[in-house]
Amino acid sequence: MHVCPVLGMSSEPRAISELRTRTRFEPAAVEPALIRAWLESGLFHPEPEGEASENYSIAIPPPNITGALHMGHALNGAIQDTLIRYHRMLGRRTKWIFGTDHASIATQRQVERELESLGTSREELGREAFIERVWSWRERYGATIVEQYKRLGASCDYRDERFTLDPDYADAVLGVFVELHERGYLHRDHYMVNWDPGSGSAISDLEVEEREETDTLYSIAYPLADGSGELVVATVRPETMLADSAVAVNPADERYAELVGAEAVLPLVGRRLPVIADDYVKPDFGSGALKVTPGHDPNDFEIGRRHGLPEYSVIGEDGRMTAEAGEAFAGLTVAEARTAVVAALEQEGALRGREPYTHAVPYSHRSGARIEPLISLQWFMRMDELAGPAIECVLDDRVRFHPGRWKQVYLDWMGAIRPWCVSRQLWWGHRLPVYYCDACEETYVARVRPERCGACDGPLRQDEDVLDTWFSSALWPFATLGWPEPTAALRAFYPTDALVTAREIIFLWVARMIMMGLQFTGEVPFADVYVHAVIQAPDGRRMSKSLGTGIDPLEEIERRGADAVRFGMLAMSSTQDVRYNVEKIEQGERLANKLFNAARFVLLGIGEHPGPAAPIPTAVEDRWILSRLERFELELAQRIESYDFPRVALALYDFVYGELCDWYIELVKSRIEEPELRATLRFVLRETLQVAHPVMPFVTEELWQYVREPDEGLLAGVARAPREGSAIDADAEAALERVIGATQAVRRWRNEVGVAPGVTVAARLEADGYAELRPLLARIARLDLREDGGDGVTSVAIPGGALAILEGVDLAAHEQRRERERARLAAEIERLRAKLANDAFVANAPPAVVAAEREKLARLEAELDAL
RNA sequence: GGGCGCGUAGCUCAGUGGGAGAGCGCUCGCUUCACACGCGAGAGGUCGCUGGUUCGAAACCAGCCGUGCCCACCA
Repeated sequence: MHVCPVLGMSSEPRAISELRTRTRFEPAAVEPALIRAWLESGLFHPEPEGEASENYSIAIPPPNITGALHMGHALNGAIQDTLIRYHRMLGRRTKWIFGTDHASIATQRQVERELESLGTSREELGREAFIERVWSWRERYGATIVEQYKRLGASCDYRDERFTLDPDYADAVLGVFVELHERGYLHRDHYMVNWDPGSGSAISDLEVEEREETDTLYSIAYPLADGSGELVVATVRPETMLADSAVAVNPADERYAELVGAEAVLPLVGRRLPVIADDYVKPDFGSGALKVTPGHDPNDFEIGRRHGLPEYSVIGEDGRMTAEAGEAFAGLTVAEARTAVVAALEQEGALRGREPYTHAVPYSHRSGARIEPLISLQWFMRMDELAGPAIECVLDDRVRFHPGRWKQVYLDWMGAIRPWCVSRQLWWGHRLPVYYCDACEETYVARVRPERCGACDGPLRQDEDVLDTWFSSALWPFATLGWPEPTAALRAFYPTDALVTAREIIFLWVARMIMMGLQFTGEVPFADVYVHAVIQAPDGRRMSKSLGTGIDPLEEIERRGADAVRFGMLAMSSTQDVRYNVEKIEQGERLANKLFNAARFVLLGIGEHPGPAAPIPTAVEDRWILSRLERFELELAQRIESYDFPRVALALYDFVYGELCDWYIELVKSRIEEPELRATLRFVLRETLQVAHPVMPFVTEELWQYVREPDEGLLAGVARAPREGSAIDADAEAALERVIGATQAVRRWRNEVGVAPGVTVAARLEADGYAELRPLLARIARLDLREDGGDGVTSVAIPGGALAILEGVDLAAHEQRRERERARLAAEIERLRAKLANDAFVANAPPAVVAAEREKLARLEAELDAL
């Protein structure tokens, strides 16, 4: 028989008596069972019904199968789950689309490393066996990250898990490739790419990072062919001179005007190089003459194409010099070749100088290897036409960025978008659906492999390359829902509502999803893009395993609870980068415990057979807490909907600590026998748990099992009823503001003059506005309030007047204290009087501001008088 | 070179036109019958610098200093 780990066998709420001995919330002991209960409930798996406009959905940024949960995931997940649970509890059909990414290059490298440690390699295994091995690697490790998301409490639809290499998903990817090819966006070309020798593949511009480095800048003399002199060029990469095909000067440079059209001779090689004129050349850099190497420099490549220069390739994809580099250099590594070329130039007397030179050097973000720009045969995607609609939809706010400043960043990049190299020389991934006939050089792009060549009936060979990972993730929001089939899921959950991410993948992923979404579904893939903080290490460096600055969120979850980590993440999150500080997690841990104990007080006070849970206010503090509760609910909703998560966390903390526990519970402790109060307390507790649940699902779910009705299930599945009427009560709020202010004044006085907190003090109220509040104030401030009592020993300023203290001990201390208080009030009054005496202020400031200042002055004057 | 941020209490950060805030840390007090992961009280700040706008600036503008990130084709 199956028993729900949380709800148990019966539908009765759990016995309140259990709580007697549980004086602390112990997350590690209860969270696993709560996770099981949620997963088994099916609450996270909505049936695909209705339209996307009435439902709520978010597609998770799919974690890599290689990954383990890091702080970035924890933050990203905490935010999304807050949104998801909030909307689910609003009663909307809510789906958090979940899955993992095959992460072509990252995964392949991981498995390659494993093979290396076993003394073998992917080449030795062969393509088929290697891919099989990656699949089995995925079987073994791919679930880790999924379990970790569950541990965080992320309420994803795990029953509908996707993988970017699932058969259906792969079909969608190949279909898109074929379609884009038919529409003329894809073509194959010899073109300059960023070659990553570390992974043996081309990578995209976005995967290149620049690092400042100091190299040597060599000056080399190229003699003119007619023997009339020489041109001196400068380079940090002398080895590439072997592939030079021209020398360029600026057309406006008078020094060289005569030489344009002449020829120079390439040292070591002897090749004749035309001297050409191109605007790219900066006359004031070095000698003003530039060696042009179209095969190994992106700028020179452009110049070369402009002038129709030959393209020599002297560096191969293996990072070694090719045969084209000449016998003396072929087979050397780039570094060896550099030394050899410099030596040879020196010997020839062509070296004119060397100096240290600091410049930006491209490195692979993937492998860390230095990028080798070279010409390679790749598939490229033309982006300019796709960008148009993707720019439109952001301009007209169909897609909104939060915070808004990212809009311009996105638009700037989109406006200058460049072709995207989509082929990768890897094995793990979506293999290009491109087939070549070697016999007649025909090319076929087709979803299903053609049998034979249609032209010559020859055999076909499939392209060896796979697609850039981001090509398949660009389809994520709709390919996960069954696209291109018109599924019910697609109708119900696409377009999605929000995309939550850090800024680093705005271009890599967000922009491409928007382009592909518009191109293939005709709709934007999401309405809101929330760009959250990047969490740095406590010392401000990047959090990374390799730097040793990483902090494992799972350890923190085990130690302090998932609620604590989630709360901490939200509290830390920001629209700018923030340093990780464990104090925020600890704050969350304390908040969970506080909530737990507040609930204990309420429930143990009420006892085993509770009455109704309904607001039945009989005292001003009841009306006050109901009013504050409603404001808190409204604020939390507003903060969540405007993606202001730090203040979601703060508002929750302030309400629970500041209003519910410090004041309301303390105020009503002596009334716990009243049935009306019990009803109100149960109501307030249930509401608080519901509102807090999206942020701290575990402790709230645990407590819910003690306050729910028999016919209610999990808190995660509660659909909150819309409020009827409003409990906001300005009078009650003003009244409690006085009581709280007076209580704090009395406590301050006690502290200053040494009257113990437990001692009841005889006093007389000399202030207005306390008529109904006398018993309440007496209780909470421990006063024995009397009508008379003669002259007071001293007095304490309280809102609206003063409190005469009728018995005391140390007269001198009292008088000193009272003097200080008078001085404080007098100074404040002086400041206000001066302000109000300023005609410019009275004339120019808004009337409401002036009135408020006058009112305040009157109040302070009354307080000073009463003293 | 261009762009976007940030500089507020010892630390981490809110505040963005009318009384300088939170959490942690610190000091003092409290075996108050939910919680010592607790309760109460308190100390602590030329709001980076300079100038401007305004009756009024931490907030708006300009410049400067410091710091972080993104983009970019100077060998």
